[in-house]
Amino acid sequence: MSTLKAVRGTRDLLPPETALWNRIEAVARSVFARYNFGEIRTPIFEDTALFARGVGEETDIVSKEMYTWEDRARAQSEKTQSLTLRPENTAGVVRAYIEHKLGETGQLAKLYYIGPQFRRERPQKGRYRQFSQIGAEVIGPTHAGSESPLRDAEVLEMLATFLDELGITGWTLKINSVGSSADRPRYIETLRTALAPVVSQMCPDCQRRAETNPLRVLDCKIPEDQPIIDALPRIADSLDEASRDHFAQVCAALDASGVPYTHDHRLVRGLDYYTRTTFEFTHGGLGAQNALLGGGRYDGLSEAIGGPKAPGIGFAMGEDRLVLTLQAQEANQKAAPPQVADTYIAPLGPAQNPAALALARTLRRQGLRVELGDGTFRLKKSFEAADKTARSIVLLGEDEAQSGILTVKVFATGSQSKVPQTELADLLAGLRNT
RNA sequence: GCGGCUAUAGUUCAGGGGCAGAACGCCUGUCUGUGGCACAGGAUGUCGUGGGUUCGAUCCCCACUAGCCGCCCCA
Repeated sequence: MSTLKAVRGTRDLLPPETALWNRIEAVARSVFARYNFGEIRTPIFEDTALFARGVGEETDIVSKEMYTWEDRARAQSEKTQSLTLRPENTAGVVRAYIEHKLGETGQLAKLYYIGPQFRRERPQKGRYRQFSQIGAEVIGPTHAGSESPLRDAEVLEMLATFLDELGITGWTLKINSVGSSADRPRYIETLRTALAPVVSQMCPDCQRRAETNPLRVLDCKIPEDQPIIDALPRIADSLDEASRDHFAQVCAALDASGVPYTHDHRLVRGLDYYTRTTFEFTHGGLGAQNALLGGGRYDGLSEAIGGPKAPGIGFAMGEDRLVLTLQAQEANQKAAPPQVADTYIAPLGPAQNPAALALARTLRRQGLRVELGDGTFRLKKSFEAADKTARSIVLLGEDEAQSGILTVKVFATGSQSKVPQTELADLLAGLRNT
């Protein structure tokens, strides 16, 4: 029988790496809370129609990357339902916003999420079929200020703060405006017209994109095509006055808050629901998957899935990519300190095992990280195990059990002493700072 | 979905048509209530899976699977 393995594109996260994941999530929760966001947890699967309508039928995500299945009917009378593992979380959040009538509060809904998403893509470093995203959305009725450019700038400023607090250095923020739902089709037509006479000189991919999705031509990385692309009309010139003004105000607010960014005229995003502001934080050293996070405004998404007008802006970060970036940085600097227990309790003989567990319980209840040995171990083995996992070792033999005076050896100094049980916790806690 | 590279010990990797290798790690002992350091010894394994060529395949060939890199797309 063949050995079972994690399926393609999925993987196990083990200690100590999981500590890094927890740190990232803790920083995210801390930062988002200060911007007055609350956590939302939506189901991991949804009605397939949500993603078809929300993300866009023609996007790669929906057309070929979703894990979709027909749910079983429970009764003859019940119809089967097409369900899909969520490929992203914005559509689910907006669905929940509509379902729970959050717009009726008259306030902005400011929600963040942390959780797994699923796309059936070819796995690569920093790209998995189950991957975790951290994201946030600001949604609300227009009268709550959801369309304000200040919201866009605040989200971007929050992200800059998050990356800084997490300790990621060298990130780049690129922003652009893809215009309103009216601007975008107009620009696409302008682009098609401009491409027509020159497309034959471009790479095969671009020739295909010019037909299927002209905006994608702007993403082309082939050096020979760059002069042609640079000469194409810019989307900024197709924006109506409201969109142009909106974008200018986003930029002005970013300038005032000192968040560095570049205006990238070529930044278009793949999901259909984006309008006006789009952005991307990138980082070198991630290879081809250089986007740390991306997002933008989606003023029409709620209506696209049957809800009220509820403009919003949000982003999604690839948690795997944050981990990779931090790991690369820590490799350059100093390795993260390994997890180490405060002490290792070594019962000297099986007769001391019960007392050892009781002592461990006492210390653990005082907040200490304690590893527990076994009385069948030879003392030498206990020391070897202790030295690998803990800062110190506590010997618990017959003498110690009777007297209540424990023998403690601290590995950093090699010093050994007798300590009353009542003073043990303080002594061990003190070792953390040495 | 397409193209390229890779798969050998717990880990990182070398090797090569005829007994399976190194380093680190692991285990044992020198040392029976004392770790690290040193010395001595030991175990590592279906050489990714399945087929083919061959007297003989871990090595050559094919397929599959998985990983990595790039494309597509995206976080």
